[in-house]
Amino acid sequence: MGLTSSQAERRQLSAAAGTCADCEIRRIGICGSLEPEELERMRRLVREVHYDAGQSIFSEGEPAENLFNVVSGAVRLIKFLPDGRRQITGFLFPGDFLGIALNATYAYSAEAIVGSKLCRMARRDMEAQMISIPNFEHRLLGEAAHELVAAQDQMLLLGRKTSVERLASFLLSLSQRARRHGLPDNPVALTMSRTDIADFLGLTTETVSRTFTKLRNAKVIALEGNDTVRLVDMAALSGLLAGDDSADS
Amino acid sequence: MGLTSSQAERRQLSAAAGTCADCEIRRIGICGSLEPEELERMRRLVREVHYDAGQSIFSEGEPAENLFNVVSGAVRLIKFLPDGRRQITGFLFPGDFLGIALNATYAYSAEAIVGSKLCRMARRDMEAQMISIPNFEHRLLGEAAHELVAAQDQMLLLGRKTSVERLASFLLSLSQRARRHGLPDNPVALTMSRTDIADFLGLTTETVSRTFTKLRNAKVIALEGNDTVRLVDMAALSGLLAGDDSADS
DNA sequence: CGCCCTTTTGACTCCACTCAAGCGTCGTGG
DNA sequence: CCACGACGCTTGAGTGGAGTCAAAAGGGCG
Repeated sequence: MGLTSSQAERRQLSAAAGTCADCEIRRIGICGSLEPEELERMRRLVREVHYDAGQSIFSEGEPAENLFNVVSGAVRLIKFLPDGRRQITGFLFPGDFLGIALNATYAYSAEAIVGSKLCRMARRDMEAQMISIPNFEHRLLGEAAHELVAAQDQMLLLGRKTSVERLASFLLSLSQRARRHGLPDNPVALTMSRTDIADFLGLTTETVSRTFTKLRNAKVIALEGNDTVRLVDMAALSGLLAGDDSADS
Repeated sequence: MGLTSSQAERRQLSAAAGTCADCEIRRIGICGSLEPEELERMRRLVREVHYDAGQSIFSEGEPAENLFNVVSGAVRLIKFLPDGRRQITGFLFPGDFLGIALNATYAYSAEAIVGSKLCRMARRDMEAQMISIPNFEHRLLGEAAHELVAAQDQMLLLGRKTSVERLASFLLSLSQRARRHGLPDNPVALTMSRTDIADFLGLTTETVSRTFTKLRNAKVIALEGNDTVRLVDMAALSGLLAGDDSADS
């Protein structure tokens, strides 16, 4: 399809998916590795979709037809047990890629935590692109490797850390992620509820709450409203990781 | 180095790395996706190395210079906390790839559980190959995606399952893995110690032992020596997963 | 046969869970 | 503008499942 895009055509495509070239998250997102020409090709395949707070994006077991890129908002990835027990396996923020697992069906459910915009593309189209844009697959592999490291850290946390160590690790990793994305890293913004944090850390809401209180009383953190945490004593907080091999990733 | 390999040279290379073409694990390993010509190129880069039981293959934090393929034996991947607490993030068996995380340093330690043969290659060489063998990177991505799914299952296990559910899940996944590799899937062979199982499941040795006893008393399993488990009541065992969304992966 | 190491069993403890009530905040409607 | 209700968060009291510490039993190997 060798074509030259007219101004009119440009405008139309923009309506469908904004303009990838000046996408807010392009710098940090996976599209950052693409050449302008490739970006243009990609743009035809994507569509920006909005999800309300709490809305399901897809559910575990469904055919994995779409891939996503988080543009704004926040997303939780969830695995359920039939009796309702929930494990959140990850939180996604702007720039994060959703749907790396290339199986026939989704291996987990995804829900918007707050109102969120996602950039959606059909997996079939994407796979065709990957053949012609090898760099893309390379970047995807890097992304997967990174997630794998995070998953292993999380296994260590879930299998071996105490509640205080879990919360300290969580707060520090949120802070570090914010900094990596060029956002303020000290008063840490909690996008998610106590229940979400609990389900991510393998605890109960009550224990998360008690642990927040414990850290506050120890003057390690200060709660500025329910969803803002000031990290007061970074040294103490780092020490609470059980001196983990952190460096995060 | 444009060279045509003479019979003599062939023999020498074979000594270095066996013959990839009739490698015992080629069918299941990552090399299965390579053309004969590519395989030949790859063969020059690899060396077969042996590790004794308990021997370290590499440690977390070391520069990640090598990649491996498990040829025989068994390997455990470990993350440590400074005070000695251990979390095993995975067990590797023949055909499994070791070193997907493409960071500067290893994100975890790897140790041979029993005497093991591994196929080792320098990461630098490998990365050069990946450019010329795109299929290889594709397969690697598939491998990474598969591991990611397994990691998420493990997070669910560590964060939300009881000790009985954990052991039941573990035994079933061992059985399924054996079957996938064309090995007998019912008397399940435990290559690893109770301590290793405990550190994988986020429990203590004592709890693992007690849980084995509990399952044995319930006539769900039978212990035939310390490292062989017969799955007697598969239905009951499956039920103990808390009806997990299993299918394993 | 005897030693050593792993596994099992036992008794007790404790951290996080459960159940339950109280508090604070935000949004809605009068 | 304030009262009310709903929801999420915190706090409290008591329980329980897995951890800890300790010792016995079993298995493998020299």
